[in-house]
Amino acid sequence: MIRLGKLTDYGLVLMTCIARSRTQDGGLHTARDLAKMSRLPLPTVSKVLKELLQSGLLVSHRGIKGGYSLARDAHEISLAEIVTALEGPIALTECSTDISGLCDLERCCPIKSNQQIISQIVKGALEKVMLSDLVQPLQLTAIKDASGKLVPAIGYVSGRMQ
Amino acid sequence: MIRLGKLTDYGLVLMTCIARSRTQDGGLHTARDLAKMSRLPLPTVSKVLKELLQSGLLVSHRGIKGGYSLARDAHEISLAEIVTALEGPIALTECSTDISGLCDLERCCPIKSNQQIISQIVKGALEKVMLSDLVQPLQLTAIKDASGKLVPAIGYVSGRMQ
DNA sequence: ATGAAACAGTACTAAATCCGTCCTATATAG
DNA sequence: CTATATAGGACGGATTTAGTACTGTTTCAT
Repeated sequence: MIRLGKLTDYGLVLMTCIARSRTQDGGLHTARDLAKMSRLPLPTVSKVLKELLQSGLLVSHRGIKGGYSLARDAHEISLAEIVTALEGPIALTECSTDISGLCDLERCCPIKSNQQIISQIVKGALEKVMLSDLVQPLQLTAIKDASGKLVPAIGYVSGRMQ
Repeated sequence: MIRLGKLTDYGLVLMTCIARSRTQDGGLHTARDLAKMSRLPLPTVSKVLKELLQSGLLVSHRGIKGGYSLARDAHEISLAEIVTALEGPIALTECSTDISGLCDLERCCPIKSNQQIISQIVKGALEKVMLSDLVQPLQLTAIKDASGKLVPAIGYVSGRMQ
Protein backbone atom coordinates (compact mmCIF):
# COMPACT_ATOMS: atom_id res chain seq x y z
CA MET A 1 0.00 0.00 0.00
CA ILE A 2 1.22 3.42 -0.84
CA ARG A 3 1.11 4.88 2.57
CA LEU A 4 0.22 8.33 3.63
CA GLY A 5 0.89 8.85 7.33
CA LYS A 6 -2.03 9.13 9.72
CA LEU A 7 -1.09 12.69 10.49
CA THR A 8 -1.48 13.55 6.83
CA ASP A 9 -4.86 11.93 6.84
CA TYR A 10 -5.80 14.03 9.85
CA GLY A 11 -4.55 17.04 7.99
CA LEU A 12 -6.92 16.35 5.13
CA VAL A 13 -9.80 15.92 7.54
CA LEU A 14 -8.98 19.12 9.40
CA MET A 15 -8.51 21.18 6.26
CA THR A 16 -11.84 19.89 5.04
CA CYS A 17 -13.48 20.83 8.33
CA ILE A 18 -12.11 24.34 8.14
CA ALA A 19 -13.11 24.72 4.52
CA ARG A 20 -16.64 23.50 5.20
CA SER A 21 -17.58 26.02 7.84
CA ARG A 22 -15.54 28.82 6.49
CA THR A 23 -18.28 31.38 6.28
CA GLN A 24 -19.30 31.67 9.90
CA ASP A 25 -17.21 33.57 12.43
CA GLY A 26 -14.80 34.81 9.82
CA GLY A 27 -13.70 31.26 9.19
CA LEU A 28 -11.77 31.19 12.44
CA HIS A 29 -11.56 27.88 14.28
CA THR A 30 -9.76 27.06 17.50
CA ALA A 31 -7.78 23.87 17.75
CA ARG A 32 -10.21 22.77 20.46
CA ASP A 33 -13.23 23.17 18.23
CA LEU A 34 -11.57 21.32 15.39
CA ALA A 35 -10.65 18.50 17.74
CA LYS A 36 -14.28 18.11 18.75
CA MET A 37 -15.49 18.41 15.20
CA SER A 38 -13.07 15.82 13.88
CA ARG A 39 -13.14 13.64 17.00
CA LEU A 40 -9.39 13.62 17.15
CA PRO A 41 -7.27 14.19 20.28
CA LEU A 42 -6.49 17.85 20.85
CA PRO A 43 -2.67 17.58 21.11
CA THR A 44 -2.51 15.81 17.82
CA VAL A 45 -4.78 18.31 16.16
CA SER A 46 -2.58 21.11 17.47
CA LYS A 47 0.48 19.46 16.04
CA VAL A 48 -1.00 19.03 12.62
CA LEU A 49 -2.36 22.56 12.52
CA LYS A 50 1.06 23.89 13.41
CA GLU A 51 2.64 22.09 10.49
CA LEU A 52 -0.03 23.33 8.12
CA LEU A 53 0.58 26.81 9.43
CA GLN A 54 4.32 26.63 8.83
CA SER A 55 3.69 25.60 5.26
CA GLY A 56 1.57 28.67 4.71
CA LEU A 57 -1.70 26.83 4.13
CA LEU A 58 -3.26 28.30 7.27
CA VAL A 59 -3.06 31.62 9.03
CA SER A 60 -3.38 31.92 12.79
CA HIS A 61 -4.54 34.49 15.30
CA ARG A 62 -3.20 34.24 18.80
CA GLY A 63 -4.68 35.11 22.12
CA ILE A 64 -8.23 34.71 23.33
CA LYS A 65 -10.60 34.63 20.35
CA GLY A 66 -7.74 33.34 18.30
CA GLY A 67 -7.79 30.39 15.94
CA TYR A 68 -6.88 29.14 12.50
CA SER A 69 -8.29 29.91 9.10
CA LEU A 70 -7.39 29.10 5.50
CA ALA A 71 -4.61 31.20 4.05
CA ARG A 72 -6.20 31.01 0.62
CA ASP A 73 -9.51 30.12 -0.89
CA ALA A 74 -10.31 26.43 -0.85
CA HIS A 75 -10.34 26.48 -4.63
CA GLU A 76 -6.70 27.45 -4.64
CA ILE A 77 -5.34 24.81 -2.31
CA SER A 78 -4.49 21.49 -3.92
CA LEU A 79 -4.18 18.13 -2.23
CA ALA A 80 -0.60 18.05 -3.39
CA GLU A 81 0.12 21.07 -1.24
CA ILE A 82 -1.50 19.59 1.84
CA VAL A 83 0.30 16.32 1.38
CA THR A 84 3.61 18.04 0.76
CA ALA A 85 3.13 20.14 3.88
CA LEU A 86 2.78 17.08 6.07
CA GLU A 87 4.84 14.45 4.29
CA GLY A 88 7.54 16.44 2.56
CA PRO A 89 8.19 16.38 -1.17
CA ILE A 90 5.98 13.99 -3.09
CA ALA A 91 8.22 11.19 -4.27
CA LEU A 92 7.64 7.50 -4.42
CA THR A 93 11.08 6.72 -3.10
CA GLU A 94 13.93 8.70 -1.66
CA CYS A 95 15.80 8.19 -4.88
CA SER A 96 13.21 10.23 -6.67
CA THR A 97 14.08 13.41 -4.82
CA ASP A 98 16.77 15.82 -5.84
CA ILE A 99 18.85 14.91 -2.83
CA SER A 100 21.76 12.70 -3.78
CA GLY A 101 23.81 10.23 -1.82
CA LEU A 102 20.81 8.41 -0.41
CA CYS A 103 21.02 5.35 -2.57
CA ASP A 104 23.91 3.02 -3.20
CA LEU A 105 22.90 2.56 -6.78
CA GLU A 106 22.88 6.31 -7.40
CA ARG A 107 25.40 6.29 -10.23
CA CYS A 108 24.20 3.25 -12.05
CA CYS A 109 20.57 3.04 -11.06
CA PRO A 110 18.75 1.89 -14.17
CA ILE A 111 15.46 3.54 -13.44
CA LYS A 112 16.26 6.66 -11.44
CA SER A 113 15.05 9.01 -14.12
CA ASN A 114 11.88 7.02 -14.46
CA GLN A 115 11.25 7.13 -10.77
CA GLN A 116 11.22 10.87 -10.95
CA ILE A 117 8.74 10.80 -13.79
CA ILE A 118 6.49 8.39 -11.96
CA SER A 119 6.57 10.62 -8.92
CA GLN A 120 5.51 13.52 -11.07
CA ILE A 121 2.62 11.55 -12.46
CA VAL A 122 1.34 10.95 -8.96
CA LYS A 123 2.07 14.50 -7.99
CA GLY A 124 0.25 15.78 -11.04
CA ALA A 125 -2.77 13.71 -10.11
CA LEU A 126 -2.86 15.24 -6.63
CA GLU A 127 -2.36 18.73 -7.96
CA LYS A 128 -5.58 18.52 -9.89
CA VAL A 129 -7.76 17.90 -6.87
CA MET A 130 -8.53 20.99 -4.85
CA LEU A 131 -9.58 21.29 -1.25
CA SER A 132 -12.88 22.72 -2.42
CA ASP A 133 -13.52 19.45 -4.19
CA LEU A 134 -13.18 17.63 -0.92
CA VAL A 135 -15.88 19.64 0.79
CA GLN A 136 -18.44 17.82 -1.28
CA PRO A 137 -17.94 14.22 -2.28
CA LEU A 138 -16.22 13.76 -5.59
CA GLN A 139 -17.68 11.88 -8.45
CA LEU A 140 -15.32 9.81 -10.48
CA THR A 141 -15.69 9.89 -14.20
CA ALA A 142 -12.88 8.53 -16.26
CA ILE A 143 -10.90 6.32 -13.94
CA LYS A 144 -12.97 3.20 -14.24
CA ASP A 145 -12.81 3.43 -17.98
CA ALA A 146 -9.09 4.05 -17.93
CA SER A 147 -8.24 0.42 -17.30
CA GLY A 148 -9.75 -0.31 -20.68
CA LYS A 149 -7.18 1.94 -22.30
CA LEU A 150 -9.97 3.85 -24.00
CA VAL A 151 -9.67 6.96 -21.94
CA PRO A 152 -6.09 8.11 -21.53
CA ALA A 153 -7.11 10.99 -19.27
CA ILE A 154 -7.77 11.15 -15.58
CA GLY A 155 -10.75 13.29 -15.00
CA TYR A 156 -13.17 14.11 -12.27
CA VAL A 157 -16.09 16.39 -11.65
CA SER A 158 -17.45 17.61 -8.36
CA GLY A 159 -20.88 16.22 -7.79
CA ARG A 160 -23.28 15.20 -5.13
CA MET A 161 -23.39 11.45 -5.28
CA GLN A 162 -23.47 9.24 -2.20
CA MET B 1 6.73 12.07 1.19
CA ILE B 2 4.45 9.44 -0.17
CA ARG B 3 6.50 6.46 0.61
CA LEU B 4 6.96 3.34 -1.38
CA GLY B 5 8.97 0.80 0.58
CA LYS B 6 12.52 0.07 -0.46
CA LEU B 7 11.56 -3.46 -1.33
CA THR B 8 9.04 -2.15 -3.82
CA ASP B 9 11.71 0.02 -5.33
CA TYR B 10 13.91 -3.03 -5.64
CA GLY B 11 11.02 -4.80 -7.27
CA LEU B 12 10.78 -2.13 -9.93
CA VAL B 13 14.50 -2.34 -10.56
CA LEU B 14 14.45 -6.12 -10.79
CA MET B 15 11.45 -6.25 -13.06
CA THR B 16 13.14 -3.73 -15.29
CA CYS B 17 16.30 -5.81 -15.37
CA ILE B 18 14.37 -8.89 -16.36
CA ALA B 19 12.40 -7.03 -19.01
CA ARG B 20 15.56 -5.51 -20.50
CA SER B 21 17.40 -8.72 -21.23
CA ARG B 22 14.38 -10.79 -21.94
CA THR B 23 15.46 -12.05 -25.34
CA GLN B 24 18.58 -13.98 -24.46
CA ASP B 25 18.46 -17.38 -22.83
CA GLY B 26 14.71 -17.56 -23.02
CA GLY B 27 14.42 -14.66 -20.65
CA LEU B 28 15.43 -16.78 -17.70
CA HIS B 29 17.40 -15.13 -14.92
CA THR B 30 18.67 -16.62 -11.69
CA ALA B 31 18.32 -14.70 -8.49
CA ARG B 32 22.10 -14.62 -8.29
CA ASP B 33 22.48 -13.00 -11.70
CA LEU B 34 19.82 -10.44 -10.92
CA ALA B 35 21.56 -9.62 -7.66
CA LYS B 36 24.80 -8.91 -9.49
CA MET B 37 23.05 -6.98 -12.20
CA SER B 38 21.15 -4.80 -9.75
CA ARG B 39 23.92 -4.65 -7.15
CA LEU B 40 21.52 -5.67 -4.44
CA PRO B 41 22.15 -8.30 -1.76
CA LEU B 42 21.12 -11.75 -2.89
CA PRO B 43 18.83 -12.65 0.05
CA THR B 44 16.85 -9.50 -0.47
CA VAL B 45 16.58 -10.11 -4.18
CA SER B 46 15.32 -13.60 -3.49
CA LYS B 47 12.70 -12.28 -1.14
CA VAL B 48 11.39 -9.75 -3.61
CA LEU B 49 11.34 -12.22 -6.48
CA LYS B 50 9.33 -14.64 -4.39
CA GLU B 51 6.69 -12.04 -3.71
CA LEU B 52 6.52 -11.10 -7.37
CA LEU B 53 6.15 -14.78 -8.17
CA GLN B 54 3.27 -15.26 -5.76
CA SER B 55 1.45 -12.37 -7.35
CA GLY B 56 1.73 -14.01 -10.72
CA LEU B 57 3.96 -11.42 -12.32
CA LEU B 58 6.83 -13.85 -12.67
CA VAL B 59 7.10 -17.52 -13.45
CA SER B 60 9.88 -19.68 -12.05
CA HIS B 61 11.74 -22.78 -13.05
CA ARG B 62 13.37 -24.79 -10.33
CA GLY B 63 16.45 -26.89 -10.24
CA ILE B 64 19.78 -26.26 -11.87
CA LYS B 65 19.32 -24.05 -14.93
CA GLY B 66 16.28 -22.65 -13.22
CA GLY B 67 15.41 -19.00 -12.81
CA TYR B 68 12.71 -16.39 -13.16
CA SER B 69 11.07 -14.86 -16.19
CA LEU B 70 8.17 -12.53 -16.86
CA ALA B 71 4.77 -14.15 -16.71
CA ARG B 72 3.47 -11.79 -19.37
CA ASP B 73 4.85 -9.44 -21.95
CA ALA B 74 6.35 -6.28 -20.53
CA HIS B 75 3.71 -4.31 -22.39
CA GLU B 76 1.03 -6.00 -20.37
CA ILE B 77 2.41 -5.44 -16.89
CA SER B 78 1.56 -2.11 -15.32
CA LEU B 79 3.37 -0.37 -12.51
CA ALA B 80 0.18 -0.59 -10.52
CA GLU B 81 0.44 -4.36 -10.60
CA ILE B 82 4.04 -4.38 -9.45
CA VAL B 83 3.33 -1.94 -6.68
CA THR B 84 0.25 -3.84 -5.58
CA ALA B 85 2.21 -7.07 -5.53
CA LEU B 86 4.74 -5.66 -3.09
CA GLU B 87 2.78 -3.10 -1.10
CA GLY B 88 -0.72 -4.45 -1.11
CA PRO B 89 -3.73 -2.59 -2.42
CA ILE B 90 -3.01 0.91 -3.60
CA ALA B 91 -4.61 3.24 -1.10
CA LEU B 92 -3.37 6.45 0.39
CA THR B 93 -4.57 5.52 3.85
CA GLU B 94 -5.95 2.43 5.48
CA CYS B 95 -9.32 4.10 5.55
CA SER B 96 -9.35 4.03 1.78
CA THR B 97 -9.45 0.27 1.58
CA ASP B 98 -12.55 -1.83 1.72
CA ILE B 99 -11.60 -3.24 5.08
CA SER B 100 -13.65 -1.67 7.83
CA GLY B 101 -13.03 -1.24 11.52
CA LEU B 102 -9.60 0.24 11.06
CA CYS B 103 -10.46 3.82 11.84
CA ASP B 104 -12.26 5.30 14.80
CA LEU B 105 -13.95 7.81 12.61
CA GLU B 106 -15.29 5.12 10.29
CA ARG B 107 -18.94 5.98 10.71
CA CYS B 108 -18.67 9.71 10.63
CA CYS B 109 -15.52 10.29 8.67
CA PRO B 110 -16.19 13.32 6.53
CA ILE B 111 -13.90 12.43 3.70
CA LYS B 112 -13.80 8.67 3.55
CA SER B 113 -15.50 8.49 0.19
CA ASN B 114 -13.11 11.08 -1.14
CA GLN B 115 -10.12 9.19 0.11
CA GLN B 116 -11.18 6.27 -1.99
CA ILE B 117 -11.51 8.46 -5.04
CA ILE B 118 -8.12 10.01 -4.49
CA SER B 119 -6.59 6.58 -4.18
CA GLN B 120 -8.14 5.60 -7.46
CA ILE B 121 -6.73 8.66 -9.13
CA VAL B 122 -3.25 7.64 -8.06
CA LYS B 123 -3.94 4.06 -8.95
CA GLY B 124 -5.18 5.08 -12.36
CA ALA B 125 -2.00 7.02 -12.96
CA LEU B 126 0.11 3.96 -12.16
CA GLU B 127 -2.03 1.71 -14.29
CA LYS B 128 -1.15 3.71 -17.35
CA VAL B 129 2.57 3.18 -17.09
CA MET B 130 3.73 -0.20 -18.30
CA LEU B 131 6.88 -2.09 -17.48
CA SER B 132 7.91 -1.80 -21.10
CA ASP B 133 7.90 1.96 -20.66
CA LEU B 134 10.42 1.62 -17.88
CA VAL B 135 12.91 -0.23 -20.01
CA GLN B 136 13.63 2.96 -21.83
CA PRO B 137 13.50 6.29 -20.07
CA LEU B 138 10.14 7.97 -20.20
CA GLN B 139 9.53 11.36 -21.57
CA LEU B 140 6.99 13.47 -19.82
CA THR B 141 4.54 15.40 -21.89
CA ALA B 142 1.48 16.73 -20.21
CA ILE B 143 2.31 16.88 -16.54
CA LYS B 144 4.03 20.21 -16.50
CA ASP B 145 1.16 21.77 -18.36
CA ALA B 146 -1.38 20.22 -16.07
CA SER B 147 -0.72 22.65 -13.27
CA GLY B 148 -1.98 25.35 -15.59
CA LYS B 149 -5.35 23.64 -15.70
CA LEU B 150 -5.15 23.60 -19.47
CA VAL B 151 -4.55 19.92 -19.86
CA PRO B 152 -6.81 17.83 -17.67
CA ALA B 153 -5.11 14.65 -18.79
CA ILE B 154 -2.01 12.91 -17.60
CA GLY B 155 -0.13 11.68 -20.57
CA TYR B 156 3.25 10.36 -21.45
CA VAL B 157 5.09 8.93 -24.39
CA SER B 158 8.02 6.61 -24.42
CA GLY B 159 11.07 8.31 -25.80
CA ARG B 160 14.80 8.34 -25.68
CA MET B 161 15.67 11.47 -23.78
CA GLN B 162 18.50 11.64 -21.27
C1' DA C 1 21.18 -42.95 -8.86
C1' DT C 2 23.46 -39.15 -6.96
C1' DG C 3 24.91 -34.54 -6.10
C1' DA C 4 24.98 -29.74 -7.13
C1' DA C 5 22.34 -25.71 -8.14
C1' DA C 6 18.42 -23.00 -7.71
C1' DC C 7 13.81 -22.00 -6.06
C1' DA C 8 10.16 -22.20 -1.74
C1' DG C 9 8.75 -21.12 2.66
C1' DT C 10 9.17 -19.65 7.38
C1' DA C 11 10.97 -17.37 11.35
C1' DC C 12 13.59 -14.03 13.63
C1' DT C 13 16.32 -9.81 14.92
C1' DA C 14 17.74 -5.17 14.53
C1' DA C 15 16.77 -0.67 12.97
C1' DA C 16 14.22 3.08 11.50
C1' DT C 17 10.08 5.53 11.54
C1' DC C 18 5.99 7.37 13.17
C1' DC C 19 2.50 8.60 16.54
C1' DG C 20 1.06 10.78 20.38
C1' DT C 21 1.99 13.61 24.39
C1' DC C 22 3.96 17.04 27.43
C1' DC C 23 6.08 21.32 28.77
C1' DT C 24 7.32 26.08 28.42
C1' DA C 25 7.03 30.48 25.99
C1' DT C 26 4.46 34.13 23.65
C1' DA C 27 0.62 36.90 22.20
C1' DT C 28 -4.07 38.96 22.68
C1' DA C 29 -8.87 40.35 24.25
C1' DG C 30 -11.30 41.93 28.01
C1' DC D 1 -3.53 41.67 34.87
C1' DT D 2 -5.53 37.32 33.75
C1' DA D 3 -7.56 33.79 31.05
C1' DT D 4 -7.24 31.71 26.67
C1' DA D 5 -5.11 30.25 22.58
C1' DT D 6 -1.23 29.61 19.58
C1' DA D 7 4.34 28.59 19.01
C1' DG D 8 7.94 25.64 19.36
C1' DG D 9 10.67 22.07 20.89
C1' DA D 10 11.61 17.61 23.08
C1' DC D 11 10.70 12.93 24.40
C1' DG D 12 9.19 7.96 24.93
C1' DG D 13 6.63 4.11 23.28
C1' DA D 14 4.85 1.41 19.72
C1' DT D 15 4.53 -0.08 15.16
C1' DT D 16 6.46 -1.20 10.88
C1' DT D 17 10.07 -2.46 7.84
C1' DA D 18 14.41 -4.26 6.20
C1' DG D 19 17.53 -7.66 6.08
C1' DT D 20 19.21 -12.28 7.28
C1' DA D 21 19.31 -17.14 8.25
C1' DC D 22 17.79 -21.73 7.99
C1' DT D 23 15.47 -25.79 6.14
C1' DG D 24 12.94 -28.06 2.47
C1' DT D 25 11.90 -29.19 -2.44
C1' DT D 26 12.69 -29.55 -7.32
C1' DT D 27 15.46 -30.29 -11.47
C1' DC D 28 19.45 -31.05 -14.47
C1' DA D 29 23.95 -33.19 -15.35
C1' DT D 30 26.97 -36.68 -14.62
